[in-house]
Amino acid sequence: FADNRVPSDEDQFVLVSPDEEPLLSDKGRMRIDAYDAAPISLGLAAEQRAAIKTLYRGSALDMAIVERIPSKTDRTLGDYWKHEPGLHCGQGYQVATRSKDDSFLQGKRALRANYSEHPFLVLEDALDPYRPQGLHRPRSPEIYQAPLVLVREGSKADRGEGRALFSDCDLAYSESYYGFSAANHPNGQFLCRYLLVLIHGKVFEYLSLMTSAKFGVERESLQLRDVESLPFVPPGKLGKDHRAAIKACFAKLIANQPDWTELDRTVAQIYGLSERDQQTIADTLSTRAPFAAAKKRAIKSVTLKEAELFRARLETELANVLSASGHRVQVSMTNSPDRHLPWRFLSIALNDRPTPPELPARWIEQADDLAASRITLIDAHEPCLTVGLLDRYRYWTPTQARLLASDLLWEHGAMLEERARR
DNA sequence: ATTAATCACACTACCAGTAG
DNA sequence: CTACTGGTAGTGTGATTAAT
Repeated sequence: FADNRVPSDEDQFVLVSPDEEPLLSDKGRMRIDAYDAAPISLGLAAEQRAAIKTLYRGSALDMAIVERIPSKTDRTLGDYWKHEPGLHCGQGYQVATRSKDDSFLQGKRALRANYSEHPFLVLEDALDPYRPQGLHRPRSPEIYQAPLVLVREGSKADRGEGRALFSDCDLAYSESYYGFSAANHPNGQFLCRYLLVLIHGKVFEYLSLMTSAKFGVERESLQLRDVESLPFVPPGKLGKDHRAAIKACFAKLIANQPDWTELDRTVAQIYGLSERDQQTIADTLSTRAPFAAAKKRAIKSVTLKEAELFRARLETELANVLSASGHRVQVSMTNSPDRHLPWRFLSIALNDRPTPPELPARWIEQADDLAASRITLIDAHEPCLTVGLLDRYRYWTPTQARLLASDLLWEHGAMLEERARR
């Protein structure tokens, strides 16, 4: 028998999050391999509350980015909006029992949850006036005053359909919106524009996916705390260029001609994210978001072009490290010995050594039994490796190439260099 | 083989209960 | 009091089956 005892911070448990694999699911099987299992120490889980969610939806690279995004500022959107005078925020009203007085909403326009006149802007003329009939939770009157940004509780896969609305007129809105009012703030107009741009950037969706307790777990909607926990660089700390870029992005949104590339670049600069970080964010969103399009993309087989991009990226990443000790690296796509295998193979060789012509068939049978998503075969003598990756796009993004490179260097780098020297 | 009809599932909005 | 959780009804959508 075992005794229970209180674990220490260093004790670990293993987080297993199997990926969707329709071919196996249909047969009632599940793929759980070493790459789906992440050891997590209790200390980490306690200190970084979103760590488990981040690793469930992302990778070690995502952990690093999520940790780094807040470093440009010392406060969140919620901190700023609650403490700065003249700003108010909160969830919209709840109808339910209609037991409380809501006459203060008289005269404002009523915004319904299914409003769709414009994805980013509230058109006053399209709305009927609000008729007070009592409310269960009317909320405080300040949160309904223009200028307003209303973040939708639920968001569509396509951000072109709008994640938040900007309004120049007072509105009565329901709990389907999280409202941010800047009615009594001297810089209110700019604040609301800035917020609308931030909400539509990839960074916000990414952070929601990596840290929200609701979005990407329970259902595809947000909690108020997800919006409020967005790291916020106060307008005073933005450079002139950033302010101009924000205004330009806002104008394009209002014209319903959003320039997503420019908007994402602007937001990334505000948070100080590098090109690599942006690539990782884009890859994670495109393969791990909870929307149908991303799920489909994740399990699609790779095209020749994607495979070539992956090969080139892997070669560059390996060379970055190995060239320091004077070695050359070649990565090439290898023809699979059997077309029916679910993997595609890459071989990695140092200093023009020949790569093994054939893969030993028995290895592959064994790997199939083990249901592995990645197989690594080491040559008996030469400084060569062959890696098989499941033919699913989720394993073939540029970010996955970086992860594979660092895994290979960590596990086999020393062996490769040692053999190459002989 | 193509189109129409049906079914099953997924999603959204809404209501209500609860912890703190 | 606020925000989160959980349940449900209504609606939209995709997949499958039936009919042409």
